[in-house]
Amino acid sequence: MIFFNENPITTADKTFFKLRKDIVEGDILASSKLSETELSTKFSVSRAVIREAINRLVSCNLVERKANIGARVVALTPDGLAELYQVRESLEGMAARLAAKNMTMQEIDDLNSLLNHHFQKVKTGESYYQEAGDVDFHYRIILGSKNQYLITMLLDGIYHLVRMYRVQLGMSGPRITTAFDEHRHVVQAISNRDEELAEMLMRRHIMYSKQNVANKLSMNTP
Amino acid sequence: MIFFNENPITTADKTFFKLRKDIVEGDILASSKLSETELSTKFSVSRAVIREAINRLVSCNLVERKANIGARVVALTPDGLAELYQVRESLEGMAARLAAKNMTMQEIDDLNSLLNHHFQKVKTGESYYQEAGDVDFHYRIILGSKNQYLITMLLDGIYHLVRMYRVQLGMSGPRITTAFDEHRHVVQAISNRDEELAEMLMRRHIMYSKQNVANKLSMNTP
DNA sequence: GATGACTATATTGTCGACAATATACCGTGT
DNA sequence: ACACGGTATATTGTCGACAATATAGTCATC
Repeated sequence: MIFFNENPITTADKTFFKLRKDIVEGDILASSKLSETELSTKFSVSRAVIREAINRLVSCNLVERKANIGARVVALTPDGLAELYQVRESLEGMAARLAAKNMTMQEIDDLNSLLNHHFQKVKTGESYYQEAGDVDFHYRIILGSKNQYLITMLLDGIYHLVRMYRVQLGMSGPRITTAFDEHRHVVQAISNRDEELAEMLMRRHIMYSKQNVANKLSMNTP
Repeated sequence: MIFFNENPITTADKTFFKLRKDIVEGDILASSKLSETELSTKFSVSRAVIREAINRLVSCNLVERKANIGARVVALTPDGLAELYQVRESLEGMAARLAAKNMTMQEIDDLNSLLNHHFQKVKTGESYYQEAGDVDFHYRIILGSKNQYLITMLLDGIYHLVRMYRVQLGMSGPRITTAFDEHRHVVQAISNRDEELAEMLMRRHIMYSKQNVANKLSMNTP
Protein backbone atom coordinates (compact mmCIF):
# COMPACT_ATOMS: atom_id res chain seq x y z
CA MET A 1 0.00 0.00 0.00
CA ILE A 2 1.42 3.32 -1.09
CA PHE A 3 0.42 6.05 1.30
CA PHE A 4 2.13 8.93 -0.35
CA ASN A 5 2.32 9.32 -4.03
CA GLU A 6 4.42 12.41 -4.52
CA ASN A 7 4.62 11.78 -8.24
CA PRO A 8 3.19 14.78 -10.01
CA ILE A 9 0.60 13.89 -12.62
CA THR A 10 -1.24 17.05 -13.56
CA THR A 11 0.41 20.40 -14.17
CA ALA A 12 -1.28 21.59 -10.99
CA ASP A 13 0.72 18.93 -9.15
CA LYS A 14 3.99 20.10 -10.64
CA THR A 15 3.19 23.74 -9.95
CA PHE A 16 2.29 22.90 -6.36
CA PHE A 17 5.55 21.02 -5.78
CA LYS A 18 7.59 23.79 -7.35
CA LEU A 19 5.92 26.51 -5.31
CA ARG A 20 6.24 24.49 -2.13
CA LYS A 21 9.93 24.01 -2.75
CA ASP A 22 10.45 27.70 -3.46
CA ILE A 23 8.61 28.71 -0.30
CA VAL A 24 10.32 26.20 1.97
CA GLU A 25 13.76 27.15 0.68
CA GLY A 26 13.06 30.85 0.86
CA ASP A 27 13.27 31.59 -2.86
CA ILE A 28 9.82 33.03 -2.31
CA LEU A 29 10.19 35.10 0.81
CA ALA A 30 8.19 34.53 3.98
CA SER A 31 5.25 36.93 4.40
CA SER A 32 5.33 37.87 0.71
CA LYS A 33 2.19 38.11 -1.37
CA LEU A 34 1.37 35.52 -4.00
CA SER A 35 -0.17 37.18 -7.02
CA GLU A 36 -2.16 34.76 -9.13
CA THR A 37 -1.69 36.60 -12.42
CA GLU A 38 2.00 37.11 -11.78
CA LEU A 39 2.59 33.44 -10.97
CA SER A 40 0.53 32.27 -13.92
CA THR A 41 2.67 34.24 -16.37
CA LYS A 42 5.86 33.22 -14.58
CA PHE A 43 5.02 29.50 -14.82
CA SER A 44 3.20 29.78 -18.16
CA VAL A 45 0.07 28.12 -16.83
CA SER A 46 -3.49 29.27 -16.38
CA ARG A 47 -4.71 30.99 -13.26
CA ALA A 48 -6.89 27.97 -12.47
CA VAL A 49 -3.76 25.87 -12.03
CA ILE A 50 -2.16 28.49 -9.80
CA ARG A 51 -5.32 28.78 -7.72
CA GLU A 52 -5.40 25.05 -7.12
CA ALA A 53 -1.73 25.01 -6.17
CA ILE A 54 -2.23 27.89 -3.74
CA ASN A 55 -5.18 26.14 -2.13
CA ARG A 56 -3.00 23.14 -1.50
CA LEU A 57 -0.31 25.35 -0.02
CA VAL A 58 -2.95 26.65 2.36
CA SER A 59 -3.68 23.06 3.39
CA CYS A 60 -0.05 22.56 4.40
CA ASN A 61 -0.02 25.74 6.43
CA LEU A 62 2.58 27.38 4.22
CA VAL A 63 0.22 30.05 2.88
CA GLU A 64 -2.72 32.00 4.25
CA ARG A 65 -5.54 33.14 2.01
CA LYS A 66 -8.30 35.66 2.56
CA ALA A 67 -11.34 35.75 0.33
CA ASN A 68 -11.25 38.51 -2.27
CA ILE A 69 -7.93 39.74 -0.96
CA GLY A 70 -5.30 37.17 -1.76
CA ALA A 71 -2.71 34.76 -0.48
CA ARG A 72 0.45 35.41 1.52
CA VAL A 73 3.29 33.15 2.53
CA VAL A 74 3.18 32.60 6.28
CA ALA A 75 5.51 34.53 8.56
CA LEU A 76 8.14 32.82 10.68
CA THR A 77 7.55 33.93 14.25
CA PRO A 78 8.66 32.70 17.68
CA ASP A 79 5.06 32.14 18.76
CA GLY A 80 4.28 30.20 15.61
CA LEU A 81 7.37 28.09 16.12
CA ALA A 82 6.36 27.32 19.71
CA GLU A 83 2.86 26.23 18.73
CA LEU A 84 4.15 24.24 15.80
CA TYR A 85 6.68 22.31 17.82
CA GLN A 86 4.17 21.67 20.56
CA VAL A 87 2.02 19.61 18.22
CA ARG A 88 5.02 18.27 16.35
CA GLU A 89 6.48 16.81 19.53
CA SER A 90 3.22 15.08 20.29
CA LEU A 91 2.55 13.77 16.81
CA GLU A 92 6.03 12.63 15.91
CA GLY A 93 6.36 11.11 19.35
CA MET A 94 3.27 9.11 18.58
CA ALA A 95 4.68 8.24 15.16
CA ALA A 96 7.86 6.87 16.76
CA ARG A 97 5.83 4.78 19.16
CA LEU A 98 3.71 3.33 16.38
CA ALA A 99 6.78 2.82 14.22
CA ALA A 100 8.35 0.73 16.99
CA LYS A 101 5.23 -1.38 16.84
CA ASN A 102 4.53 -1.52 13.12
CA MET A 103 7.72 -1.18 11.08
CA THR A 104 8.94 -4.36 9.44
CA MET A 105 12.44 -5.67 10.01
CA GLN A 106 13.20 -4.82 6.42
CA GLU A 107 12.15 -1.22 6.94
CA ILE A 108 14.22 -0.97 10.12
CA ASP A 109 17.24 -2.34 8.28
CA ASP A 110 16.75 0.20 5.51
CA LEU A 111 16.51 2.94 8.09
CA ASN A 112 19.81 1.87 9.61
CA SER A 113 21.38 1.90 6.16
CA LEU A 114 20.11 5.41 5.69
CA LEU A 115 21.70 6.50 8.96
CA ASN A 116 24.99 4.94 7.94
CA HIS A 117 24.76 6.91 4.73
CA HIS A 118 24.08 10.05 6.73
CA PHE A 119 27.03 9.32 8.98
CA GLN A 120 29.36 9.49 6.01
CA LYS A 121 28.08 12.95 5.22
CA VAL A 122 28.28 14.13 8.82
CA LYS A 123 31.93 13.09 8.92
CA THR A 124 32.77 15.02 5.78
CA GLY A 125 30.89 18.04 7.08
CA GLU A 126 28.11 18.09 4.49
CA SER A 127 24.77 19.33 5.73
CA TYR A 128 22.41 16.65 4.58
CA TYR A 129 19.49 17.89 6.60
CA GLN A 130 18.09 20.03 3.83
CA GLU A 131 16.64 17.20 1.79
CA ALA A 132 13.01 16.20 2.04
CA GLY A 133 11.15 12.98 1.42
CA ASP A 134 12.25 9.40 1.53
CA VAL A 135 15.85 10.28 2.33
CA ASP A 136 14.82 12.06 5.53
CA PHE A 137 14.90 10.30 8.89
CA HIS A 138 11.69 11.84 10.20
CA TYR A 139 9.85 11.11 6.98
CA ARG A 140 10.62 7.40 7.31
CA ILE A 141 9.52 7.24 10.93
CA ILE A 142 6.27 8.96 10.04
CA LEU A 143 5.54 6.46 7.27
CA GLY A 144 6.59 3.68 9.61
CA SER A 145 3.71 4.51 11.92
CA LYS A 146 1.41 3.00 9.28
CA ASN A 147 -1.44 5.20 10.45
CA GLN A 148 -3.06 6.86 7.46
CA TYR A 149 -4.40 9.87 9.35
CA LEU A 150 -1.25 10.49 11.33
CA ILE A 151 0.76 10.33 8.11
CA THR A 152 -1.54 12.77 6.35
CA MET A 153 -1.55 15.21 9.25
CA LEU A 154 2.20 15.21 9.50
CA LEU A 155 3.28 15.09 5.85
CA ASP A 156 0.46 17.19 4.42
CA GLY A 157 0.02 19.30 7.52
CA ILE A 158 3.23 20.46 9.15
CA TYR A 159 6.20 18.55 7.75
CA HIS A 160 7.06 21.15 5.14
CA LEU A 161 6.42 24.05 7.48
CA VAL A 162 8.86 22.51 9.93
CA ARG A 163 11.35 22.22 7.10
CA MET A 164 10.76 25.85 6.23
CA TYR A 165 11.82 26.93 9.71
CA ARG A 166 14.79 24.58 9.66
CA VAL A 167 16.03 25.45 6.21
CA GLN A 168 15.65 29.19 6.51
CA LEU A 169 16.97 29.46 10.05
CA GLY A 170 19.62 26.85 9.49
CA MET A 171 21.17 24.19 11.61
CA SER A 172 24.85 24.39 12.23
CA GLY A 173 27.70 23.74 14.59
CA PRO A 174 27.67 20.87 17.07
CA ARG A 175 23.89 20.46 16.76
CA ILE A 176 24.37 18.42 13.59
CA THR A 177 26.33 15.63 15.22
CA THR A 178 24.25 15.53 18.39
CA ALA A 179 21.07 15.39 16.30
CA PHE A 180 22.58 12.49 14.41
CA ASP A 181 23.27 10.61 17.64
CA GLU A 182 19.70 11.19 18.74
CA HIS A 183 18.50 9.67 15.48
CA ARG A 184 20.62 6.63 16.19
CA HIS A 185 19.10 6.17 19.62
CA VAL A 186 15.55 6.46 18.33
CA VAL A 187 16.19 3.78 15.74
CA GLN A 188 17.81 1.63 18.40
CA ALA A 189 14.66 1.83 20.49
CA ILE A 190 12.51 1.04 17.47
CA SER A 191 14.76 -1.91 16.69
CA ASN A 192 14.16 -3.19 20.24
CA ARG A 193 10.42 -2.66 19.79
CA ASP A 194 10.52 -0.42 22.85
CA GLU A 195 7.54 1.80 22.08
CA GLU A 196 7.68 3.99 25.14
CA LEU A 197 11.37 4.72 24.83
CA ALA A 198 11.06 5.42 21.12
CA GLU A 199 8.38 8.01 21.81
CA MET A 200 10.32 9.55 24.66
CA LEU A 201 13.55 9.80 22.67
CA MET A 202 11.77 11.30 19.69
CA ARG A 203 10.06 13.89 21.87
CA ARG A 204 13.32 14.87 23.46
CA HIS A 205 15.03 15.04 20.08
CA ILE A 206 12.37 17.43 18.80
CA MET A 207 12.56 19.50 21.99
CA TYR A 208 16.28 20.00 21.51
CA SER A 209 15.84 20.86 17.85
CA LYS A 210 13.27 23.44 18.75
CA GLN A 211 15.66 25.12 21.12
CA ASN A 212 18.21 25.32 18.34
CA VAL A 213 15.85 26.89 15.83
CA ALA A 214 14.31 29.21 18.43
CA ASN A 215 17.73 30.61 19.24
CA LYS A 216 18.38 31.40 15.59
CA LEU A 217 14.98 32.98 15.28
CA SER A 218 15.38 35.22 18.32
CA MET A 219 18.71 36.39 16.94
CA ASN A 220 17.07 37.44 13.68
CA THR A 221 14.18 39.26 15.34
CA PRO A 222 15.46 40.91 18.47
CA MET B 1 -8.25 36.46 17.60
CA ILE B 2 -10.72 34.47 15.55
CA PHE B 3 -9.34 31.06 14.70
CA PHE B 4 -12.20 29.69 12.73
CA ASN B 5 -14.28 31.72 10.43
CA GLU B 6 -16.96 29.35 9.26
CA ASN B 7 -18.88 32.18 7.65
CA PRO B 8 -19.18 31.43 3.98
CA ILE B 9 -18.11 34.31 1.75
CA THR B 10 -17.68 32.98 -1.76
CA THR B 11 -20.06 30.58 -3.47
CA ALA B 12 -17.29 28.00 -3.25
CA ASP B 13 -17.51 28.35 0.53
CA LYS B 14 -21.25 27.77 0.55
CA THR B 15 -20.98 24.82 -1.80
CA PHE B 16 -18.26 23.29 0.34
CA PHE B 17 -20.32 23.63 3.53
CA LYS B 18 -23.39 22.19 1.87
CA LEU B 19 -21.51 19.23 0.43
CA ARG B 20 -19.77 18.58 3.72
CA LYS B 21 -23.09 18.56 5.53
CA ASP B 22 -24.65 16.21 2.99
CA ILE B 23 -21.73 13.81 3.22
CA VAL B 24 -21.50 13.81 7.02
CA GLU B 25 -25.23 13.24 7.38
CA GLY B 26 -25.33 10.56 4.73
CA ASP B 27 -27.51 12.38 2.22
CA ILE B 28 -24.64 11.69 -0.12
CA LEU B 29 -23.79 8.06 0.51
CA ALA B 30 -20.41 6.84 1.69
CA SER B 31 -18.23 5.41 -1.11
CA SER B 32 -20.33 7.11 -3.78
CA LYS B 33 -18.77 8.94 -6.71
CA LEU B 34 -18.88 12.71 -6.94
CA SER B 35 -19.46 13.78 -10.52
CA GLU B 36 -18.34 17.34 -11.15
CA THR B 37 -20.77 18.01 -13.98
CA GLU B 38 -23.66 16.46 -12.11
CA LEU B 39 -23.00 18.51 -8.98
CA SER B 40 -22.48 21.70 -10.94
CA THR B 41 -25.92 21.40 -12.55
CA LYS B 42 -27.50 20.33 -9.26
CA PHE B 43 -26.13 23.38 -7.42
CA SER B 44 -26.33 25.71 -10.41
CA VAL B 45 -22.70 26.73 -10.17
CA SER B 46 -19.72 26.32 -12.43
CA ARG B 47 -17.50 23.29 -12.35
CA ALA B 48 -14.65 25.45 -11.04
CA VAL B 49 -16.63 26.05 -7.87
CA ILE B 50 -17.38 22.35 -7.49
CA ARG B 51 -13.76 21.45 -8.06
CA GLU B 52 -12.61 23.82 -5.33
CA ALA B 53 -15.23 22.46 -2.93
CA ILE B 54 -14.17 18.88 -3.65
CA ASN B 55 -10.52 19.74 -3.07
CA ARG B 56 -11.42 21.07 0.33
CA LEU B 57 -13.39 17.93 1.10
CA VAL B 58 -10.24 15.98 0.29
CA SER B 59 -8.38 18.10 2.84
CA CYS B 60 -10.82 17.06 5.57
CA ASN B 61 -10.47 13.40 4.67
CA LEU B 62 -14.10 13.10 3.64
CA VAL B 63 -13.35 12.50 -0.02
CA GLU B 64 -10.58 10.80 -1.98
CA ARG B 65 -9.57 11.99 -5.43
CA LYS B 66 -7.50 10.37 -8.11
CA ALA B 67 -6.08 12.37 -10.97
CA ASN B 68 -8.02 12.01 -14.22
CA ILE B 69 -10.41 9.56 -12.59
CA GLY B 70 -12.51 11.41 -10.07
CA ALA B 71 -13.54 11.82 -6.48
CA ARG B 72 -15.33 9.41 -4.17
CA VAL B 73 -16.74 9.81 -0.70
CA VAL B 74 -14.66 7.80 1.74
CA ALA B 75 -15.86 4.43 2.98
CA LEU B 76 -16.66 3.77 6.62
CA THR B 77 -14.60 0.75 7.66
CA PRO B 78 -13.55 -0.80 10.96
CA ASP B 79 -9.87 -0.34 10.13
CA GLY B 80 -10.41 3.29 9.21
CA LEU B 81 -12.30 3.86 12.41
CA ALA B 82 -9.49 2.30 14.45
CA GLU B 83 -6.82 4.47 12.85
CA LEU B 84 -8.96 7.55 13.10
CA TYR B 85 -9.68 7.13 16.79
CA GLN B 86 -6.07 6.33 17.51
CA VAL B 87 -5.01 9.80 16.42
CA ARG B 88 -8.18 11.38 17.74
CA GLU B 89 -7.51 10.09 21.22
CA SER B 90 -4.02 11.54 21.16
CA LEU B 91 -4.94 14.91 19.66
CA GLU B 92 -8.09 15.59 21.65
CA GLY B 93 -6.32 14.40 24.77
CA MET B 94 -3.70 17.02 24.06
CA ALA B 95 -6.42 19.58 23.40
CA ALA B 96 -8.00 18.88 26.79
CA ARG B 97 -4.66 19.27 28.51
CA LEU B 98 -3.98 22.57 26.78
CA ALA B 99 -7.53 23.71 27.43
CA ALA B 100 -7.02 23.12 31.14
CA LYS B 101 -4.04 25.40 30.86
CA ASN B 102 -5.30 28.06 28.47
CA MET B 103 -9.06 28.49 28.70
CA THR B 104 -10.27 31.63 30.44
CA MET B 105 -12.64 31.49 33.39
CA GLN B 106 -15.26 33.02 31.14
CA GLU B 107 -14.86 30.26 28.57
CA ILE B 108 -15.05 27.59 31.27
CA ASP B 109 -18.23 29.15 32.63
CA ASP B 110 -19.74 29.20 29.15
CA LEU B 111 -18.79 25.56 28.72
CA ASN B 112 -20.59 24.68 31.95
CA SER B 113 -23.65 26.57 30.74
CA LEU B 114 -23.55 24.56 27.55
CA LEU B 115 -23.45 21.31 29.50
CA ASN B 116 -26.42 22.43 31.60
CA HIS B 117 -28.24 23.11 28.37
CA HIS B 118 -27.31 19.64 27.12
CA PHE B 119 -28.51 18.13 30.38
CA GLN B 120 -32.01 19.43 29.75
CA LYS B 121 -32.03 17.68 26.40
CA VAL B 122 -30.65 14.44 27.78
CA LYS B 123 -33.43 14.38 30.36
CA THR B 124 -36.12 14.83 27.73
CA GLY B 125 -34.50 12.17 25.57
CA GLU B 126 -33.48 14.37 22.67
CA SER B 127 -30.29 13.36 20.89
CA TYR B 128 -28.33 16.57 20.80
CA TYR B 129 -25.15 14.97 19.68
CA GLN B 130 -25.81 15.50 16.00
CA GLU B 131 -25.04 19.19 15.95
CA ALA B 132 -21.67 20.53 14.92
CA GLY B 133 -19.75 23.67 15.72
CA ASP B 134 -19.88 25.99 18.66
CA VAL B 135 -22.69 24.06 20.35
CA ASP B 136 -20.57 20.91 20.51
CA PHE B 137 -18.57 20.01 23.60
CA HIS B 138 -15.53 18.69 21.74
CA TYR B 139 -15.47 21.70 19.45
CA ARG B 140 -15.16 24.04 22.43
CA ILE B 141 -12.39 22.05 24.05
CA ILE B 142 -10.48 22.04 20.79
CA LEU B 143 -10.75 25.80 20.46
CA GLY B 144 -9.89 26.12 24.14
CA SER B 145 -6.46 24.62 23.47
CA LYS B 146 -5.56 27.90 21.78
CA ASN B 147 -3.02 26.12 19.59
CA GLN B 148 -3.50 27.19 15.98
CA TYR B 149 -2.05 24.04 14.43
CA LEU B 150 -3.84 21.65 16.75
CA ILE B 151 -7.10 23.43 16.02
CA THR B 152 -6.56 23.27 12.29
CA MET B 153 -5.61 19.61 12.35
CA LEU B 154 -8.63 18.65 14.39
CA LEU B 155 -11.33 20.88 12.90
CA ASP B 156 -10.11 20.86 9.32
CA GLY B 157 -8.63 17.40 9.50
CA ILE B 158 -10.74 14.82 11.30
CA TYR B 159 -13.57 16.51 13.21
CA HIS B 160 -16.14 16.13 10.47
CA LEU B 161 -15.02 12.63 9.60
CA VAL B 162 -15.53 11.66 13.23
CA ARG B 163 -18.98 13.19 13.06
CA MET B 164 -19.66 11.22 9.89
CA TYR B 165 -19.02 7.95 11.72
CA ARG B 166 -21.07 9.08 14.71
CA VAL B 167 -24.02 10.43 12.78
CA GLN B 168 -24.29 7.56 10.34
CA LEU B 169 -23.70 4.80 12.87
CA GLY B 170 -25.68 6.52 15.56
CA MET B 171 -25.34 6.75 19.29
CA SER B 172 -28.14 5.41 21.36
CA GLY B 173 -29.20 3.75 24.56
CA PRO B 174 -27.33 4.26 27.84
CA ARG B 175 -24.25 5.57 26.03
CA ILE B 176 -25.84 9.01 25.78
CA THR B 177 -26.08 9.61 29.50
CA THR B 178 -22.71 8.06 30.32
CA ALA B 179 -21.07 10.19 27.63
CA PHE B 180 -22.68 13.22 29.17
CA ASP B 181 -21.26 12.35 32.58
CA GLU B 182 -17.82 11.97 31.05
CA HIS B 183 -18.13 15.43 29.57
CA ARG B 184 -18.93 16.77 33.02
CA HIS B 185 -15.85 15.18 34.49
CA VAL B 186 -13.57 16.56 31.81
CA VAL B 187 -14.86 20.06 32.39
CA GLN B 188 -14.44 19.59 36.11
CA ALA B 189 -10.79 18.73 35.59
CA ILE B 190 -10.34 21.73 33.31
CA SER B 191 -12.00 23.90 35.90
CA ASN B 192 -9.47 22.66 38.46
CA ARG B 193 -6.66 23.34 35.98
CA ASP B 194 -5.67 19.70 36.32
CA GLU B 195 -4.01 19.20 32.97
CA GLU B 196 -3.04 15.57 33.37
CA LEU B 197 -6.45 14.48 34.56
CA ALA B 198 -8.21 16.43 31.83
CA GLU B 199 -6.14 14.65 29.20
CA MET B 200 -6.65 11.27 30.80
CA LEU B 201 -10.42 11.69 31.12
CA MET B 202 -10.72 12.91 27.54
CA ARG B 203 -8.71 9.95 26.26
CA ARG B 204 -10.88 7.53 28.20
CA HIS B 205 -14.03 9.25 26.99
CA ILE B 206 -12.94 8.87 23.38
CA MET B 207 -11.93 5.25 23.94
CA TYR B 208 -15.40 4.42 25.22
CA SER B 209 -17.05 6.27 22.34
CA LYS B 210 -14.98 4.31 19.90
CA GLN B 211 -16.13 1.04 21.36
CA ASN B 212 -19.71 2.18 20.93
CA VAL B 213 -19.31 3.15 17.28
CA ALA B 214 -17.19 0.09 16.50
CA ASN B 215 -19.94 -2.18 17.77
CA LYS B 216 -22.48 -0.52 15.51
CA LEU B 217 -20.10 -0.76 12.59
CA SER B 218 -19.39 -4.47 13.08
CA MET B 219 -23.14 -5.12 13.22
CA ASN B 220 -23.60 -3.43 9.84
CA THR B 221 -20.70 -5.23 8.15
CA PRO B 222 -20.62 -8.77 9.52
C1' DG C 1 -4.26 70.19 6.31
C1' DA C 2 -7.29 66.39 7.30
C1' DT C 3 -11.38 63.73 6.22
C1' DG C 4 -14.74 61.58 3.45
C1' DA C 5 -16.98 60.26 -0.87
C1' DC C 6 -16.20 58.99 -5.61
C1' DT C 7 -13.79 57.06 -9.45
C1' DA C 8 -10.17 54.32 -11.65
C1' DT C 9 -7.43 50.38 -11.38
C1' DA C 10 -5.92 45.98 -10.06
C1' DT C 11 -6.90 41.52 -8.11
C1' DT C 12 -9.71 37.73 -7.06
C1' DG C 13 -13.99 34.86 -8.01
C1' DT C 14 -16.83 32.60 -11.45
C1' DC C 15 -18.05 30.99 -15.85
C1' DG C 16 -18.40 28.32 -20.34
C1' DA C 17 -15.53 26.17 -23.86
C1' DC C 18 -11.77 23.29 -25.35
C1' DA C 19 -8.05 19.64 -24.61
C1' DA C 20 -6.44 15.45 -22.53
C1' DT C 21 -7.28 11.31 -20.30
C1' DA C 22 -9.86 7.21 -18.90
C1' DT C 23 -13.79 4.11 -19.51
C1' DA C 24 -17.19 1.44 -22.10
C1' DC C 25 -18.57 -0.62 -26.13
C1' DC C 26 -18.01 -3.17 -30.25
C1' DG C 27 -15.91 -5.87 -33.65
C1' DT C 28 -12.31 -9.01 -35.09
C1' DG C 29 -9.42 -12.93 -34.78
C1' DT C 30 -8.00 -17.19 -32.67
C1' DA D 1 -16.31 -18.53 -26.00
C1' DC D 2 -12.46 -15.58 -24.87
C1' DA D 3 -8.81 -12.22 -25.60
C1' DC D 4 -7.22 -8.28 -27.81
C1' DG D 5 -7.57 -3.55 -30.42
C1' DG D 6 -9.81 0.27 -31.77
C1' DT D 7 -13.27 3.60 -31.67
C1' DA D 8 -16.89 6.28 -29.29
C1' DT D 9 -18.26 8.40 -25.19
C1' DA D 10 -17.96 10.47 -20.84
C1' DT D 11 -15.25 12.68 -17.29
C1' DT D 12 -11.59 15.36 -15.65
C1' DG D 13 -7.89 18.97 -16.48
C1' DT D 14 -6.75 23.43 -18.44
C1' DC D 15 -7.60 27.74 -20.51
C1' DG D 16 -9.02 32.67 -21.54
C1' DA D 17 -12.73 35.95 -20.75
C1' DC D 18 -16.05 38.24 -17.85
C1' DA D 19 -18.07 39.64 -13.18
C1' DA D 20 -17.51 41.03 -8.49
C1' DT D 21 -14.81 42.82 -4.92
C1' DA D 22 -11.04 45.41 -2.75
C1' DT D 23 -7.43 48.97 -3.10
C1' DA D 24 -5.39 53.37 -4.42
C1' DG D 25 -5.76 57.83 -5.97
C1' DT D 26 -8.34 62.18 -6.70
C1' DC D 27 -11.16 65.74 -5.66
C1' DA D 28 -14.28 68.29 -2.91
C1' DT D 29 -15.56 69.86 1.63
C1' DC D 30 -14.92 71.19 6.37
